[in-house]
Amino acid sequence: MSEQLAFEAAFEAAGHRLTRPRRALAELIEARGGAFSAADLVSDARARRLGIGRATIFRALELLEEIGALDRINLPTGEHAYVPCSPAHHHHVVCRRCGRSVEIGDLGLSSLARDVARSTGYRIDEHRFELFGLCPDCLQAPTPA
Amino acid sequence: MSEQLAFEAAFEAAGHRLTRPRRALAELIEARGGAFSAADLVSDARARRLGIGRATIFRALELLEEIGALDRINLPTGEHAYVPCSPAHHHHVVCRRCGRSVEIGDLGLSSLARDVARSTGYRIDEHRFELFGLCPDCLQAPTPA
DNA sequence: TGCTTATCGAGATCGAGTATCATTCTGCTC
DNA sequence: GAGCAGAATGATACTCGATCTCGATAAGCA
Repeated sequence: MSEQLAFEAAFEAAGHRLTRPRRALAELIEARGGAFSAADLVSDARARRLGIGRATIFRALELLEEIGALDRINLPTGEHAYVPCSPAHHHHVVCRRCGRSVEIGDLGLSSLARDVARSTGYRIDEHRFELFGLCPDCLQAPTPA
Repeated sequence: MSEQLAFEAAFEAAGHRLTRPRRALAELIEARGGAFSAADLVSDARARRLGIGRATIFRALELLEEIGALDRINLPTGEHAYVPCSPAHHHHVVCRRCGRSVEIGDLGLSSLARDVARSTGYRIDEHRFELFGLCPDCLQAPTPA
């Protein structure tokens, strides 16, 4: 529940109103517990007959990303997904089956980026490091569906 | 020109026909010399009145990616782009202004991924490391347009 | 040259994401 | 508790990247 409160608090802390749709979305995201796409949320909301419009969902996601409560990542397939996360700089390991993700800190990538900058002459403004695979649970699961 | 030949050879080596549209696209990609989007190629082709259909372009890009002659990356903006590259595992530094890119080898990321696998329990199948910034030329250019 | 079939191109279609705008609801004040 | 200003909502239309379909075309080979 603390997670859900975190999302709700994030809205308020950023000076945004805590509305019914936003509460509902916070709950849906919490229920997911991992990476999810905007389309996932849309269908979740529809399945539960929450009466939340597409636009609202996209706006909420945009807001949460802006706030830093969500990270927008790119799956290997090229699709976009959102991952709950802390505001600090970090990276994600995402399970390609269930979507569950783990944050993994900087791991010295910033200094690696500096090395690359030195050797290539580029000024590096941003880097992203994403890992994909199977989480421990999915590894133990019987059939890779 | 060797680059262009590389693209054309890539088609043939993979057992695909070397058609006029594909030659033309190989040339366009070569002319770009850096990261580009599918939309870029479409407009290039239209500008030169090559009479190449959208579908053909997307098919060729898909093919080149499959062959390993192109890499599909995700720009920070969420857009997709393609980068000419060698088949070996590597990563890219992309200039966010002109799109020019440089390959940067593995840099020990594979072992880093193994460390992450050990500490998280995930089985890591794939990782991507992408760097964005400004290339030396764009850094020296007068106005950041 | 003639045949087989991969490839092409135009258009329809799909789907994610955005823009618009009248209406509704939240947070705040009194 | 009532009222208010404005943020937020949701239905709809729209944009645009990408895919699918299918008859026509042309590459590669004998």
